[in-house]
Amino acid sequence: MSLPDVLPLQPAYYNPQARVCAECRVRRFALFGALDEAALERIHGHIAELRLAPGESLYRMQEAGLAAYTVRAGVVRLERTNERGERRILRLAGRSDTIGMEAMLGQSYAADAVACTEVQVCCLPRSLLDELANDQPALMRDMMKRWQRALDDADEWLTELCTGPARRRVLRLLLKLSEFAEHDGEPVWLPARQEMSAMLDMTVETASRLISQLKREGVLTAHSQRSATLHMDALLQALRDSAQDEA
Amino acid sequence: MSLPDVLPLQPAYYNPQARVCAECRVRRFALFGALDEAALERIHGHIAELRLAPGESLYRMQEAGLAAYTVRAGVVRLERTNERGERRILRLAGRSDTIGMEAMLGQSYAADAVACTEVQVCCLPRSLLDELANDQPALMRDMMKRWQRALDDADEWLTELCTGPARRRVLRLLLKLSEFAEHDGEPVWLPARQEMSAMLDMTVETASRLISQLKREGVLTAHSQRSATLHMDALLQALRDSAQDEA
DNA sequence: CGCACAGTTGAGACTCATCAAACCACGTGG
DNA sequence: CCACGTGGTTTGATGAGTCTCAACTGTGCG
Repeated sequence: MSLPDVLPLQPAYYNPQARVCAECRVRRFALFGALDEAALERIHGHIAELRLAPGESLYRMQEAGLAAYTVRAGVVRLERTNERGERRILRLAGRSDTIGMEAMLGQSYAADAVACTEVQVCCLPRSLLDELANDQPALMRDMMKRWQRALDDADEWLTELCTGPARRRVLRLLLKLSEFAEHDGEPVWLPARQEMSAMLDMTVETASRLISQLKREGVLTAHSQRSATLHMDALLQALRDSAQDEA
Repeated sequence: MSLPDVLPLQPAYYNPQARVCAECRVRRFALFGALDEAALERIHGHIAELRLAPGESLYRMQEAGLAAYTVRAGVVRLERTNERGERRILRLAGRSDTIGMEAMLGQSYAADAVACTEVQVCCLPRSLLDELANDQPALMRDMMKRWQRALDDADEWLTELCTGPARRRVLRLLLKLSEFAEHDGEPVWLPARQEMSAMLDMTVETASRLISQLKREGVLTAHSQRSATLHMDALLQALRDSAQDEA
């Protein structure tokens, strides 16, 4: 979760944040990956780092959007609560995902954004879009790719986690959680049952039953309430099996 | 479906398509709503009209994307078919929605796009994004708003049509279909039961049962297989009721 | 230690899927 | 024009999967 990477020393930066950006681990994925150091300097002051503890919220639905955020570490969930107080988790965002882009268009946020784990984000202020359009029009394309990525994620979430029997949905969720791990084999963040139920549209009891069952089957091993190791071979096999018995 | 609107006469257009754009009914919603006639002239040749019959497909998933499309009339569905041949409808696009924008970023299409009704679309070629970036950078913001709108639609689809008991999902689908009608009280396009099942993740039988039941309850009256009149007061009341019995 | 809250497990009810059959709309060919 | 076939729709009977309600267990914290 810390940023220990030491890059080769860069020329001195006038602004400390520019240095952070230059050294950022996710830089190659990030919006400014294509920028050289001089350009980074120009947009320096606009970007701020932010850290959140699990459960803290980054912004709330319908708030006036002040900034978009790129996730540098951790997992953030986007969720909505409808009139009747039912919560639905729309999707998860991990490293190098950008959320809250509606703010850049002057719109209010379309969902709540809440930290699932410890989280670090870069704050991209509302004005950034205008600055980019003036100074670095070539980056507008990167910006649009981010929108497209969010759309792809939304579509994938819908097709993977909203269809089929409960067991398969849980398995696919675990697969998705494995994408957020830093390395293979590393413990993954395990959502609370209530969160699972809001992601997969099932009850907490069903989520609990299925997770317990998968533990017994050796698909995962929990280390604490919020952390578990996935056994990918067993997980993938279980997914194949659950596809089999359709036929 | 025709374009009878007669606008005050404009100066003669060099290009017939520019005239079509200028007179387009959806112009105020559309990408070029903000352009004056001179600017329209400049991008004239890039835009082509296209008509589709119900069931015809506009593009297919993984095809190399040649163009994005703005829907001028009719309803288009975006759908995916997974490895096992199960189809899932991701969302519907109606007048003034833009689909297939991934093509403008050089990506292949992320889903199939199929006409549900008779459809008219404007074809926005892949090169348009570059042209705009050069000639009309101010329009890039409009373009991004389109991405954001697609994202909002995706989120709404997930929260409205993928949650709760089957009956409520059907009711919400009907509500959404009413948005695609030209005027209030006009017959709406009624999906085939198989399409409903792919939208709402249920079986055709369940969809059929619920639609029949709603007919008996006077929520809708079918005129033909693919067309019905919705009785909005009854529909909205039914939705309120289905919310009630949660408590 | 004991409290509060999350997770687990069980029993029964209910929704929805499955399988099967009848019905209807529509196009084709006699 | 009607008989017929095809494919979508409706309806019924049954069972699997999931929800609901309830009790119990485990975890973390004061």
